[in-house]
Amino acid sequence: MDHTGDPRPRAVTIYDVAREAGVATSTASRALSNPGRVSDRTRAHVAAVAERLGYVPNRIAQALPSGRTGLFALVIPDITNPHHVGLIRGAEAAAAAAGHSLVLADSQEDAAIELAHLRRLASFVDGFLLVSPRSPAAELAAHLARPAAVFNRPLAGLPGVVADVDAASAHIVGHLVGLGHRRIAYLRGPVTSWADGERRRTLADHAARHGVGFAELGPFAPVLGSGPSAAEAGLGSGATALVAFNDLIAIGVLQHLERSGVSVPGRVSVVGADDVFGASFCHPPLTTVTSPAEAAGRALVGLLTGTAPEDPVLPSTLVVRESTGPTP
Amino acid sequence: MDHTGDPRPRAVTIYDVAREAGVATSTASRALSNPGRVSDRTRAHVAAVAERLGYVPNRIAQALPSGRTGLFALVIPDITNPHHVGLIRGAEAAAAAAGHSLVLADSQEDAAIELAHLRRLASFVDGFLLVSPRSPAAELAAHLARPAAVFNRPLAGLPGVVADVDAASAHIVGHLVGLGHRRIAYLRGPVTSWADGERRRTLADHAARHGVGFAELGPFAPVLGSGPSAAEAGLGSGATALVAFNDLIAIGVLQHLERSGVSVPGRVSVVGADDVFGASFCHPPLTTVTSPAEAAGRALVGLLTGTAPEDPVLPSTLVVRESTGPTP
DNA sequence: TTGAAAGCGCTAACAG
DNA sequence: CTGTTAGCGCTTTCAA
Repeated sequence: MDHTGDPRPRAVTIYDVAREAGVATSTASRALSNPGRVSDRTRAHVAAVAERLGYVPNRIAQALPSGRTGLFALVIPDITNPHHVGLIRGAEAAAAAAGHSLVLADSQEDAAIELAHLRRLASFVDGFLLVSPRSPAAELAAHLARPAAVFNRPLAGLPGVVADVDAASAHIVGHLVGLGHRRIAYLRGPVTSWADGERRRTLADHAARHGVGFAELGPFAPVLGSGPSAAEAGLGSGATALVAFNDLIAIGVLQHLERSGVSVPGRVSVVGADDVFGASFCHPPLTTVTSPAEAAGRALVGLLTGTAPEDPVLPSTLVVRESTGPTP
Repeated sequence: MDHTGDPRPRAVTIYDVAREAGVATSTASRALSNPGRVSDRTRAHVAAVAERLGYVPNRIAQALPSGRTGLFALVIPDITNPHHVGLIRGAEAAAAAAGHSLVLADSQEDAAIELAHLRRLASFVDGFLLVSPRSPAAELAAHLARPAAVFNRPLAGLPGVVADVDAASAHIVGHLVGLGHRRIAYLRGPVTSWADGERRRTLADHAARHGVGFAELGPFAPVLGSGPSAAEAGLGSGATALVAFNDLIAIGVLQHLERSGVSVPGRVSVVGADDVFGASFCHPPLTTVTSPAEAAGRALVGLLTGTAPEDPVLPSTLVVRESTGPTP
């Protein structure tokens, strides 16, 4: 049996409420959504009738004149990424608290899909939450027909929050150099990722400042499956410390190294980023840099609802675990 | 500077297109969305004008008369749960493929919030995807003003898919008994979860069939943090095998046991459910039962779009890793 | 094949 | 404080 047909039994409208209450529709409307501009008695009466009839406002109809739906679109390169889950959660909670809902749009690391989302959803949402958008800035601007807040990508004219990548790199290099490492290799992420560019730049910077060797390898897709190729490239580079674009790659590297019998951190140290679920109990537990994902999600929503976050750059902290150790 | 203000520069409407093309709005509308009922020349002309003007249909306006928004609401007890992420991904992909988008609603394991979502979003979406809904069936039915497809909870009159819990329990008990275990304890999940009820029933069933002892402990919140209390309860029960409601609890138990110096599977065996990210590399790697989450998400969407899945019960498989072993 | 006009449900002037 | 009326942008009868 198919139960997917439309069961809508001609919903009760504000006209029904108004008629039943014996007032004009505008009065009913005001009584329900703009109290104060109507007498207490009328308001109470209308409310009672609405309640009795089981009236639920049609939000589409409400949205047509106002142009506001109470919906935000969350555009993400990859829903699967555990790190993004924290951001989603924070954004959802903040949106819910503000009476909004989130429309999810996965762009699969693809700029064209990303832009298509911006276009398709524009008339439907009050704003966009752009997580590490991959499209060229010009295209983004051209397709953006709604307010937007951006995570991890400074874009002219758009508010946003970013992780403190420079601080993260400083932490990482400082930690590694302190352990005696003289050759560091960075396992790159997506070329279209702003964070990746920043990571390369600042890592190279801090490495130079400390006078240690630095190499870039990749790019690699930011998924577990990149582990083997990234690990091999890292090993081949002669570096004693591997810094991965994110934890997924790092954990993949760890798994490959363990299978290959390469000791971590005995032979090489490995550092990740994001502190995803699992980073604390992979093998060995992963040293990683992280910034508060839920806070990022909340901040994005805040930017759209008028609550600017205190600081648009989120602190980065280094979580030292067992995947890093003294140089061999 | 605040850029969150509405930048909408009076979007081009179908009236603009019609006027510019020198036809009636109805003709323009047909040309754009109901081709075939209009001459080829007119259609092409209108399309060209629309293109040139950068016309993008206002989906809210489209939705008002039709009542269809192309939005589905995905109502989940807990977005944070890694297992649900797979389902979200599958649902998003299937929805996108069908030209729909997903509105995310986290009910935080709370029936009241869940029902509030159903009410708030009803007029906005074409249907609901209910993931393990926690509310009483009667309330659910009363609040559901739209078609719905349900995951992991058989509900009269509503289509849905469920994991094959009985098969999962059979696998688990068979595996454990084969290893010599005679006393099994189940670490319960949320009391409002249908899956939990099924798990209890079928586990008890299969244990009885094999003539082995069975105990129920809990309930425990389905999160990592329940590990310590669940582990202690399990240890105290005298069971040699602990079967957790889900992997989060199981991994939490594993962590607590490791910290407490209790050998797994030397002293007790541990089984989880869902095979979440991390289950393969926690310590020791977790034996767990799982069913295809992405497929579940796709199936739910299929139920709403008219593509009924071949089989409404998803296969359960047992992934044997190192957290289970011979009885001490 | 095309045009004119009504209406989806609600809000917001504008009067009274 | 309350009622009348005009749209929001689009689709869809109903005529022509």
